[in-house]
Amino acid sequence: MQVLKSHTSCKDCPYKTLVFGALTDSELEYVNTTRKEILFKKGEVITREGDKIKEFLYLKSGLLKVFKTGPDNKDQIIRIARTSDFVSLLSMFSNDTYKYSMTAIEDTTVCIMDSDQIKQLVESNGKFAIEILNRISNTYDTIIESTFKIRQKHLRGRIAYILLYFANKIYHRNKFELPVSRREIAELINMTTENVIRILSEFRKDNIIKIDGKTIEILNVEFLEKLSKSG
Amino acid sequence: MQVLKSHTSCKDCPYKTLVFGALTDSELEYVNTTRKEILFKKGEVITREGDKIKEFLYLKSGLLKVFKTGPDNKDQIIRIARTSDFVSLLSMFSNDTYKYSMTAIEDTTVCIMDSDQIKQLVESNGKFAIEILNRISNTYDTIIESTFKIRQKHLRGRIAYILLYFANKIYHRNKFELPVSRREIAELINMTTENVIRILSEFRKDNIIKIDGKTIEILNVEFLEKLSKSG
DNA sequence: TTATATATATGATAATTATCATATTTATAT
DNA sequence: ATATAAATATGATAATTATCATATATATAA
Repeated sequence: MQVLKSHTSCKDCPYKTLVFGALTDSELEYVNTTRKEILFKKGEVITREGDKIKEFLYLKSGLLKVFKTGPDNKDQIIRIARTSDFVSLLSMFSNDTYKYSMTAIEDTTVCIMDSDQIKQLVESNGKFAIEILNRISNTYDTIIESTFKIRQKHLRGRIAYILLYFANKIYHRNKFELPVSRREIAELINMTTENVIRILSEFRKDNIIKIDGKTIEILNVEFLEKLSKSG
Repeated sequence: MQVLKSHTSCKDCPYKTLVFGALTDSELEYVNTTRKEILFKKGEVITREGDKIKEFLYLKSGLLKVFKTGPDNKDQIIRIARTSDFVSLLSMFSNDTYKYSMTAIEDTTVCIMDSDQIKQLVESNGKFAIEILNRISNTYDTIIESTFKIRQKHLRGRIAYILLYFANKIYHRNKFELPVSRREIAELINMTTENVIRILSEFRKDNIIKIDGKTIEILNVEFLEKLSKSG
């Protein structure tokens, strides 16, 4: 974890999205005064379930996992967040403390703002409130959609789904380095680590994918798509 | 479906919750002008996935299921909504159309307001925006929590969980009439109808519950609690 | 570097769950 | 009221998935 020198104000930030577009320049300057930009190295903890929420987090670049730890100490990954995600949105309006933990799964730069300040802006700027509502609703709907899709698939279909997810939604190419371990894949799509490994091997033997350690290349997209759809 | 004569204004509504508490009397009167109160009989459709969202729905009394229909025409129930739930909250800030269908599973009275009017109030009344954000966030978190709890349980644990859910969260007693069919239970906790029936029968044979058609009485709460926890 | 832990890999087996078949009861439509 | 469909019920079997064992490779710490 490393505090970065930030050269641009929020006002001129190239990553400024629709959400912050609802704020006026002076409101952006206001946010910018307490804003920090922090680099988390792969594997570093960003927030822990149960911690007090003091900050509003915007994922500028990188990748992180949002997860819950069960009573048996087993993790379940709720979602993978990426560039331009408001990763603290899932707790801050209904809880004092984080409901989910977050860990960087790639080197990740996070803009950290003051959560009370953001709440204040929601209260005073209606357009901003609408944008935040839009974002929060979208984020949750995406989680629900994928969770309910995944849960009705067989294991092979789940692996196909998650491979296509990384290829299409995260890396936008068919060859990529898996940012997570086989165990984490298991935690994401609710199966055992052994079966994740087994089915990946199976896909490799059938020339559907190529595996070299963490590097995956999808050779037969159509097959995976069919498998992912059929369950 | 039947439009009810409503005798009270929102301003004096005994069901008025914290959320509407953030509105001024005149804002409440404003909402009240276009407000309708409608009774849906058990089984009647309230909204359909894909319909244009024109209304803001508040569940005054009764019970309904929120569900998605898959490409294979199989439903998955997302959640059961009850008194004082804002049931249209899950789509209206991120979509033009409903992402989920809703059907009354008991006779249900719904307050129907104009969704644009509510959005307008969110924009103009910051406290109201914060309350809505709180509600939406809470609702989604509850869905996620139960979904992720259920998915790591065995079938017996899921049945135990759902029986305790109806007893503790919906009816607040150990004897109740199931508002849903065995098939709908299956759609809610992701298993087959046959196995729902089978495990209920098993519980009955083991004197853990008493079954008389749709009426369930829990005889051994501790057993179900243990089963629900252990998975 | 060496020890130790963690991740990946695969097989054998047990446990869990779905599917199919069929019967009975209950609800719904004409 | 009768036909028809849907819900409940149970058994047999097949399919799926988890668990346990064990091996190797890779990463991490002392």
